[in-house]
Amino acid sequence: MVDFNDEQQRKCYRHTTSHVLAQAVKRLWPDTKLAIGPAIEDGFYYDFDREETFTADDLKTIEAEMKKIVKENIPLERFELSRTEAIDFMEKLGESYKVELINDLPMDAVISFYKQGDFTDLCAGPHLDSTGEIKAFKLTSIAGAYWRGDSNKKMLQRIYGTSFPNKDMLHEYLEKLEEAKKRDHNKLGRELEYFTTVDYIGQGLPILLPKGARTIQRLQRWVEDVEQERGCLLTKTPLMAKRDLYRISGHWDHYLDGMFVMGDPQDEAKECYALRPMTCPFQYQVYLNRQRSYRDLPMRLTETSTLFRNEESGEMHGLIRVRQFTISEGHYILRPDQLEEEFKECLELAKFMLGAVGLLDDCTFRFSQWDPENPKNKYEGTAEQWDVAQSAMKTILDDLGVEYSIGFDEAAFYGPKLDIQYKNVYGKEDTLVTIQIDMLLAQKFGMEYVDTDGSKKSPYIIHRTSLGCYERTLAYLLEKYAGCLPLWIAPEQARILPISDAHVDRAYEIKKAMEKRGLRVEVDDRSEKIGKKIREANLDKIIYMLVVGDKEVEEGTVAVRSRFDADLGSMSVESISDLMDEEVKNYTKHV
RNA sequence: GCCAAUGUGGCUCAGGGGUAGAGCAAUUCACUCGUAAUGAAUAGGUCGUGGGUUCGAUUCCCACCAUUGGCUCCA
Repeated sequence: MVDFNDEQQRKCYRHTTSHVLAQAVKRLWPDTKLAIGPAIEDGFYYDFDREETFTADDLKTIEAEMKKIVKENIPLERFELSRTEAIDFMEKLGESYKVELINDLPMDAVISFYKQGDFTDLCAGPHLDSTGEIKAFKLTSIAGAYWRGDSNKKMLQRIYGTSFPNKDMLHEYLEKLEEAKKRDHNKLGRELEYFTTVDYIGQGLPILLPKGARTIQRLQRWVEDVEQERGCLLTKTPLMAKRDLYRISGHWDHYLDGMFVMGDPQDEAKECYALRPMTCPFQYQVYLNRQRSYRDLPMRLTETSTLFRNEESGEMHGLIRVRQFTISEGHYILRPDQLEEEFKECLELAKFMLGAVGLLDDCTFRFSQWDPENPKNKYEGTAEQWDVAQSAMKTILDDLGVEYSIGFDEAAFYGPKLDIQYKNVYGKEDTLVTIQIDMLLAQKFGMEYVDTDGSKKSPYIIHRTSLGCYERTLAYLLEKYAGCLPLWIAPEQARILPISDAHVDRAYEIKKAMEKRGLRVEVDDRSEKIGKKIREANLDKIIYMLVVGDKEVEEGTVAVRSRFDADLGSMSVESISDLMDEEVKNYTKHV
């Protein structure tokens, strides 16, 4: 039996399922060419090259054929061929992608195949012994995918699927997926009126509605306050600049495609401006404003910084991938001997903030490194500079005991990064927070400090975010809390529900009193029954519902109903305000 | 940008070559109500936009725009 808790066995099981998928496709459409078909985190996929496109109906046909193959209980047989035999074998089958794969294998590689009846695939394995061992599977979607992940190469058709050792587990997984989709911020955020988009404003340019704006305002004020308490200096720098600035920073060479440019970038005779895609070169001007001494360092510059990036049209996603966004930006300018301490400070700050909003536990850490051979000439600087920066970061991360994965070729063009990653409800991962070491840009901008011995030195720079991008963070918060944000960042913390019109005046008195204490409170003053008001407050994900009727008016109280604890009984306005204050102070979370 | 799917009143969706329906929401009126939907009535859509085919298009075709899931790229 397959032990599905064991990653190797799970992958093996699903990998074999992908072979069954390929066999089914080859039986149905023999002209289809095979590319690759690995197991992935929650299932598997197989990439095909076929003239006609696969339709949703085709998936059903393929599933039916797969069921047959499983029923036939075909044994999988492994065999090896020499390189020339292997190429010859695949060429005869017309599998040009497989030939390319074999050609790219190292000379000393063992070239193995797995044969199941009328189907043979190039594969390192391992595999199940027989197709009959597959008990439950489902094809989930069709997508385009470039051959070898290269956008210059042909786009193939990828079929995604998943498989499990029994039907119950499959159903459970599919149901979990459905449940997760209900938390999709892109749906919830629109329904609950956190944000919206308008066709004629443009892709990736969401409008934050009052609720979204309020939560983000709350977060921004908090971030700015916490950062200033920790010795950061808030700046406000321009949102655009002449191309001259980006030439110095390197953005013009490395990032032009991602920038919104005003004017003709090729026309040197005329002025050309661009919206900023990053804050770095602007904030450096703060440092450069006068001569700096070693005593000034570290200088921790922060900014609630709006950025513009001309993402390609297919890449936008709700509030997670947008073209205009605001990040909790920071550039720490420091002496080399301060690198470790300041990096640690950045990481602690990010962890504190992610912890306060409740996202930290679901984060993973990625050490993003450069690829010295990157064909697109993505990186600046010398191999020596990169080695210094990367080994410094490695030492720091290891000293701090950070558990991280390596992100090869994921570095910024100016240095390595520690990326704090988060997954959305579909399992897609994006960067929430990033902390980067930069030993290049200071020199480009002529940033120096006068050291103890009177000599001029070049500082190091840490680029970092603390809470990351506010839009993206809001998206993840909506997904994490299924639309019901923790009290301290909830746009509406309490709703007062008068029993009848006679209690509305008192309701507004209470609202005023609570607002004086900094609480965000609304009144449902419609002439509706209390049951309806409660229902709708619940649908609006309101945490505290304060009911006011004759009894409460008389006693000067409110009847408190909590979304999480139901009826809390009558209490004074002061008591409920104290209780809420306490929750706000403690960043209390209900999940 | 690439591959695919989708686009019908505020929302969820039905329909289909002869200019459109349901539920919820909205509005008005009545009810003034004690912890998850009071009732009745009314209004609301050139069926994403622009072309084409047709006697006639929301329905068929093309282009564009937007949304969704992938790929590539990235916070």
